[in-house]
Amino acid sequence: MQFSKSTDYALHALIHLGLSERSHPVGIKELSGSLGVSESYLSKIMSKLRQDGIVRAVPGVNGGYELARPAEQISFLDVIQVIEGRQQLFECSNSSSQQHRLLVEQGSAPDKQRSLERKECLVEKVMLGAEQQMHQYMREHTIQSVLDEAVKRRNHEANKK
Amino acid sequence: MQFSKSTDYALHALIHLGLSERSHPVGIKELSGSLGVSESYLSKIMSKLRQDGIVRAVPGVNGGYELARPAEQISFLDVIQVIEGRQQLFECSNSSSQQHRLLVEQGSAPDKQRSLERKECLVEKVMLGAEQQMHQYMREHTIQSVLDEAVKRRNHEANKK
DNA sequence: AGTATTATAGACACCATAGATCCATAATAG
DNA sequence: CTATTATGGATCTATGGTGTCTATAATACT
Repeated sequence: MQFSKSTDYALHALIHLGLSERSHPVGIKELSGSLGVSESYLSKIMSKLRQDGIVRAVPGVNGGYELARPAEQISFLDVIQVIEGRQQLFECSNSSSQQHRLLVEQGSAPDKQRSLERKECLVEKVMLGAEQQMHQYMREHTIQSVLDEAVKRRNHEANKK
Repeated sequence: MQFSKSTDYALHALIHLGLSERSHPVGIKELSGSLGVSESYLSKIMSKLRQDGIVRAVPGVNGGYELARPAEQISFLDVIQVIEGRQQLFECSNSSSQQHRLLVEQGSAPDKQRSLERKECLVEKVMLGAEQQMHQYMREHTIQSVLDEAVKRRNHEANKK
């Protein structure tokens, strides 16, 4: 199991947009050249990001892409969920097995929390918890936080000279 | 991106072994029947678990599988790494791009921590952090913890009657 | 010893998806 | 009106997950 290359490209493209101080948008040619990936393929990825409101796209001469909102409001989780989809990482293949009765929470608590305590395999419950841990971390890290870190490193390099 | 069904099968199979109070091992027929998966396919998975020392296998009449160590010493992470492999979830396609210089840690600190502060993309660093969060959670949850939870639920159900 | 049972390992097939390319279309600046 | 740039669809290929089948090895029981 691995994250797709598209996620890699998307994140790096967004960082490139964040680094561009210019007022006009960045064309696909510059982006693809910087990342070392074909224009046509990166276009697909950028389209996804646009459809989800992460970037804006302007066609025509001097067109291109720009961040649709401040970089500190674009989390890693946002990007990954756009590219990889929002389905959960682990889904129990709900067989009607014998242990099923032990592992699955029957529809108890009909009054409160019906939606939360849904029928759920105990294995799936653990895996969901693990995924939530990862998501939380990804929520706390934004494009801006990477830009900041990059600046820190640049200064650190400069100081040593 | 999703965890494979094999991981699902492996985890459920191990729980089945943990639930079996008998002294003799559990055959592949019983296991596959319980999980609703073919014997041949599950055999592959069990072989992997055996090669990694998670289960023991005894061939011959009345043979089968049993846990190779106590259930509290088999973490979710153990199982997942056997089935899914140990490569990291995210690897930066290290292009020699322009932003590369900003995002990648050059081989600084030659004396201390050479192996830790290796050349590493900032994007990859964040993703690695996220993965570590997930791993930590998976390390803290074992086959035994699921068995305990299952017992708790069984008692809870019994009390209501 | 011989037979039935069970795990092991390899070869093979199938199919969904990631990765990638190409082309026709639409929209915009000059 | 033209050059430029993004958009969306069609298509191709390779890879890996899923699954089956068969031959082999090891063990228990009679």
